[in-house]
Amino acid sequence: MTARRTFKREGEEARRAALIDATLDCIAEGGPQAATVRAIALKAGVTPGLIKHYFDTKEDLVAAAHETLMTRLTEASAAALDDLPADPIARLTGFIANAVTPPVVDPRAMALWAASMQLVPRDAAMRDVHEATYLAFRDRLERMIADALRAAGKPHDKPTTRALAIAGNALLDGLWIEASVLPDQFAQGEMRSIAIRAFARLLDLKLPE
Amino acid sequence: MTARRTFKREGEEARRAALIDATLDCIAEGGPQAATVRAIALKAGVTPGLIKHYFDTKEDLVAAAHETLMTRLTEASAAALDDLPADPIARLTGFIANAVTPPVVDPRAMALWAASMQLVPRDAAMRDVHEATYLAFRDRLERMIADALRAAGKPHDKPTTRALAIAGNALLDGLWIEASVLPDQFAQGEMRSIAIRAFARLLDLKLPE
DNA sequence: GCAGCAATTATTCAAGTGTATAATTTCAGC
DNA sequence: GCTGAAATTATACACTTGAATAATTGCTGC
Repeated sequence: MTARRTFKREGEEARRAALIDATLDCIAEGGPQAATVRAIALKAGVTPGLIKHYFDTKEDLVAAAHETLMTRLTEASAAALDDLPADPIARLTGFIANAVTPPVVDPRAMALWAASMQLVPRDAAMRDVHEATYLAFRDRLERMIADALRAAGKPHDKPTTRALAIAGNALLDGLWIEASVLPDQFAQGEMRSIAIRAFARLLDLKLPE
Repeated sequence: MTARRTFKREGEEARRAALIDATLDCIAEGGPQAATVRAIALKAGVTPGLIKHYFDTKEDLVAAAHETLMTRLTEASAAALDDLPADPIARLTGFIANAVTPPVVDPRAMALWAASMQLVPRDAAMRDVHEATYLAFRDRLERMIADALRAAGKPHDKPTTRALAIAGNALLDGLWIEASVLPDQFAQGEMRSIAIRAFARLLDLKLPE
C-alpha cells in the first residue's frame, strides 16, 4: 500500500548542516538556478518539506549556506597558518605557496566564490560578509608582511605595509582564480614559483623557493 | 476590443542586439535567474514570443549575450590602447592606471564577469572563450612589459616576461575586483597609486605617478 | 510499553518558467 | 492602393518552482 518512506531523526544541527552542504553542492555543480528546494532535498536525502521546517524560506537557507562557505574558507586559511614555520620569512613564503596551490586552488571553490561575488553588488548582507572576510584575510597578510620586512631590516611603516598588503592580496586572488579556472595553462609548480618570485620583487626580499 | 499592441519592424541585427543587451541588463541586475524570457522581452520592449523568432532557445540567447560581453570587454581594453602615449614606460603606466579606475572599474561589469566565471568550470564553450580572452589580454600586457624593460635597459628574456605578465595580470585582476566590489574601502586615487607602485617594484622600474 | 510531541513525509496549490502555435499587423515591391 | 511574406503579438500548454498544510512516523520520558 505505497509504504511511506522510512526515515531517521537526526539532530537539528546535523540536518541544518546537511541541508547547507547540499545547497553548496547544488550551486557548485549547476549554479544558483540549480539549487532548487527539490534538488537540495534530494541531495540531502530528505524531503522538500523538511527544508521549510528548518528554514523559514529558501532564501534563508541560501544565506546560511553562503555564510558557512565564507566561514569555512576563512577557517581553512587560518588552520593552514598553524602548520607554517615560525620564522617570518619562511612563514610568509609558505603562506603564499599555500594560496596558489591545491587544495586551496580548486575549481569547485572557485565556482562557489564566483556565485557569491555575483551577489555582492546588489545584496547588502552579502557585501558585509565579503567585506569582513576580505579585510580579515588582508590584515593577516599585512601582519605577515610587516613581520617579514622587520626581520629583514627593511622599512615597514603602516602606509607601506597597507599598500603592499592590498597589492599582495590582489596578486594572490588573481593567481588563485586563474590557477583554479585554467589549470592546464600552468606547468606543475609554476604557479608557486611565479607567486613567490613576484612577492620577492614586490617586497624586495629574498624568499626561499 | 482589446486592441492589439502596435509595433514597428526593426532589422534583424537591431533586434538581436536589443535582446542581447536586455539579457545582459537582466543578469547584471538580478543574476542569471532574473534573466527570464519575459523579463528580457519586457526590457527589450518586445513580446516573449519574439525571442523564439531570433533565437531557437533561451540558452542560445544567453550564450550569444556572453560572447558579446567578452568581445566588448576585450575591445574596450584594445580601444583604450590607442589613446596611450607611445613611450613604452608611460604607455605601460597608463595601461595599469586604466585597468584599476572607472570606467573599467564598474560594479555592473564585475557582476557580469562573476556570472560568467561561474559557468567556466562546467561549460567547455565558456572555458574556451575565457581562455582566449585571458591569453589575449595577458599577451598584450607581456608585450608592454617587455617593451618597458627593454627601454630601461633591463633583462627581458621570454621566461622572465612570461612570469611577470602572469603575475601582473593577476595583480590587475585582483585590484579590479576589489575596487569594483568595495569601492568605499579605497580613497580617491589610492588604487591607481597602489597599482603603479606595485608594478614599479614588480618590474624594478621607475614608473611616473 | 506507551503517550505524546516533534520530526519527517506526502500532498496540494498558485505562480512563474520556457516553448510551441495560431492570429494579426507591418511594410516592401509592384 | 494592393498583396503577400515576414515580423510581431497573443494565446495556450506542460512543467517546474517555492511554499503551505495535512498525515504519519520515530523517539524520548515516564
